[in-house]
This record gives sequence, C-alpha cells and structure tokens, in this order.
Amino acid sequence: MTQERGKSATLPPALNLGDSAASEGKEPRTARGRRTLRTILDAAAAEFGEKGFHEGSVSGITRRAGVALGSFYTYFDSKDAVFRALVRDMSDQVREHVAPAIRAAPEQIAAERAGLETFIGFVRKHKEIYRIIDEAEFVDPESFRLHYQTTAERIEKRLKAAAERGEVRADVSEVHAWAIMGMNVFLGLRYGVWSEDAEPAEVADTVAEMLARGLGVR
Amino acid sequence: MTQERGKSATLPPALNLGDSAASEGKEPRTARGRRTLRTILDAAAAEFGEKGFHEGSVSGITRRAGVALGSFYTYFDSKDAVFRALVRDMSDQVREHVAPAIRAAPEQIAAERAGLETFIGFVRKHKEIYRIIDEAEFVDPESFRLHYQTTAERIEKRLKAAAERGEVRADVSEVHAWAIMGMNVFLGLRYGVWSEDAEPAEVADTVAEMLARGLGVR
DNA sequence: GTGAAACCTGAACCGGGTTTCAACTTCCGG
DNA sequence: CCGGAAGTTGAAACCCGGTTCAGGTTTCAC
Repeated sequence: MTQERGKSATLPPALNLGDSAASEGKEPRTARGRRTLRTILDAAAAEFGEKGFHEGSVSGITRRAGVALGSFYTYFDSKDAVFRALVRDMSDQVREHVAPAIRAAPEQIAAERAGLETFIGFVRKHKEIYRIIDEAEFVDPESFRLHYQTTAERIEKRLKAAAERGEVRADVSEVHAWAIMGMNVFLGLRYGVWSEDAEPAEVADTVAEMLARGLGVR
Repeated sequence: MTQERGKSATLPPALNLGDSAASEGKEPRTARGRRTLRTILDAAAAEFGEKGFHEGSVSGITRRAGVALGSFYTYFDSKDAVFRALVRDMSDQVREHVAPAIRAAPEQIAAERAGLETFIGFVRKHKEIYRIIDEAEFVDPESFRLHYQTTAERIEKRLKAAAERGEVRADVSEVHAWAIMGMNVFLGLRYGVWSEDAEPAEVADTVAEMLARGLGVR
C-alpha cells in the first residue's frame, strides 16, 4: 500500500475500490489483473482529485500508475467510466465514515452534531473526494443526484425516527433534511476545504445549538 | 453522455449584460457592435446553460447567435472569457433580484424567509444561471469563491445588525451565515431545479420556523 | 458623398487528448 | 514444460474544437 507521490495532493491511504469498479465485461481474471486495476483506480483518484475531470487525462492516469496507455482500456471503456466508478465509491466512503459517529450519539441533535463534526474532519483529509463528487454534477449527473437524494432520504428517515421518540418536533420533513444537508455541505466546503481556521467541533457546536433552539432570542 | 437537458432551449427573458462584459480592449464602439455583443452573450448563456462549459462550444455559440466564428473573437479573448463574464453577471443578478425582498421584511427571520422564497422562485425561472455558477467552481474558481464569500458576508452582516436590534440571538456568527447559505442553495437545487413539487412559500415557511425555534420539542 | 475605422466572415491552422490495435510478454493449469 | 488465455505495450489513427487571419462589407463622422 505504499503510494506516496511527493505531492501533498496525493490521496491519503484508503480508497477501497472493489474489482467491480471495472467496466462491464472487463473484470480482471487473475491476481495480476486485479493488482493493475487497483493501481489504475488509485492513480485515477489522484489525477482527477488534483486536476479535475477535464484537465485530467487518461495518459496522466497511466503515467501515475506506471502502466501503458492501452492497459487502461483493458479495464475501462472510457475516461467517463473510471470517473463514474470513482464517484460511486467516494459517495459510499463518505457515508460509511460518518455513519458510526451518528449511530453512537445518545439523541438526535447530538447525532447531527457528531455527523457534521466527523464530516468536516473527513473532508479535511480527503479534499479530492469532495471535489470529485462536486464535479460529478457535470460529468455524471445520475450519480450526483443519487448521492444527494439518498443522503437526504437517510437524514429524513432518522429525523422522523427521532420525532417518534420525541427527541425532535413531530413535523420534521424532507425540507428539514435538505436544509441540514445543505448546511453540512457548505460548512464542509468553508471549514474543511477552503480553510481550517476553525475547529470542526466548534462549528458543529454552533450548528447543534441552532438546530436545538433556533436563532430567536430565548 | 449528458444529453437529457430536455427543457426549453430558449433563455428566459432577462439577462442584463452590460457592454462591459466584453474582454478588455474589445468593447464595441458602435450600435451595431453592441447589438452583436449582446446577441453573442445571450447565445453563450443558452449554450453553456444547456450543455455546460466543456460540452458547449464557441461554434455552438456563434451558430445560435447567427454570426461567424470570427466575430466571437472580436469581443472576447477566449472561451473562458465569456464564461467568466457570464458568471460575474449572474452572480450579480441573483443578488439584485433577491435583495429587495429581504430589505422589505419587517424583521430578520422574516427577511431570511423572504430571501429563500424569492431565491427558489428565481432559480425556477433561470435554471441555466444556477448551473453556470455551479460549474464556475471548476472553470473559474476565483469567481465562484468570490460569489459565495461575499454572499456569506452579506448574510453575516445583516444577521449581526439584527442581533444589534435584538431580533435574533446576540452570538450570531460566520458559521450561522454559511449554514443559512448552504440551506438555501440546496433547497434551491431540490425545489427549484430538480423538481417543483412544493411551493417556494411553504419551503420558506418551514425553514423560517426552524430558524426561529429550532428542531427541539418546544 | 467619402474614406477610414469598425465590423464581419469562415476556411484553415493547430495542438492535444482519446481510443484502437497488432505484436509481444507473462502467467498458469494440466 | 507447454500452449493458450490474460495481460501489456505504445505508436499512430482519429477526432474535435479553439484560435487566427486576410480579405470583404457596413457604418458613421465629417
């Protein structure tokens, strides 16, 4: 798993892409093939994270990966195809990383608070993931929409469950879910990607307080 | 790839671009020139709104405008240049359109409510504007950042003034401003661009209620 | 009217990046 | 240890759209 590429822009450790990431009918059949696919995938994440989809190039990916241009097409149908695979995977990663923190919270406002704090922290370590998902709006709208749609649904579902338990007001709705998601995304952009001039915990505290009591004078 | 841009290809009425939109030293000097510049600008907004920056082409713009390819370069230095002009202008348009509604409100929560309602309504009429500003994140990051930075500053400023007047809690901060902005952007995306299955007024009511009292059980 | 400046035109130039492909190498089961 | 499948290679075909430019047309101040 040694993959340091000088640049600070290099992708942090993880990125767990299954072999299923390859294009239809191009799945690797041997250990060697799986190894190459993985290398290409990691290189693609680094390339797109650093340069974006349009500036990034397939030859840039294969150069990073240290394989020939042709090998890329052994596993993917096109430049679009890798990007799509990447987006799906990153969407999953965000969810999987934030979910535990939310589950561990004692009640709902605390859960949202923990979710935001974890999210900002995650974004700081994976700025390229953030960027790739954003660019999906233009490169792979399907996945983009799916990502936010399901995220919002998940938020709505847990809000309603919490309402059931009397932890939040009974009329929580889809609108509240989208509002919370929007806040989180922009706070992640501001305090995760653009600058780290405030502690994620403090940002999360402020938001939790607002979610609990609103902005009105008490 | 991305070709389900259904919707009417025609641009809604407005789009008030001054002659200043032309690249430095390429301002038109006659009425005829001003007319052509305007035509090109409108065509560019339509082209980019429909296809996005990278899929859109200069020849597509001139075709829509009904002028020769070369004429484009009489007024703009490059494809990037028109896009930049467009982004700046659209950013202004959003602000100018929403500001009056905010100013007219009797107190701050009502102002935020009115701002959101107006914003969603505006987005519905100008889906291409929304899309162009979003894509600026990758094509013209400067303008993108500036747009959100100044928007957030404006929100923060008015929140603090309201706090001064005792209309909202005294500790409103930059975090609150970014939270509100994020909510608005995502609600605009969900209820303005993606679907119109809820009234802007109702969405705004829900958010206002949340801003006033939070999600906690009363 | 008239001439110079502004404007318009579109074929051609140009660079860059994606994708293909036929020859070659490695791997692995029998 | 052999044969064929899987994997690798990189030059080049291909495509495409941004940008240029030299020559023609329109406008407008005088």
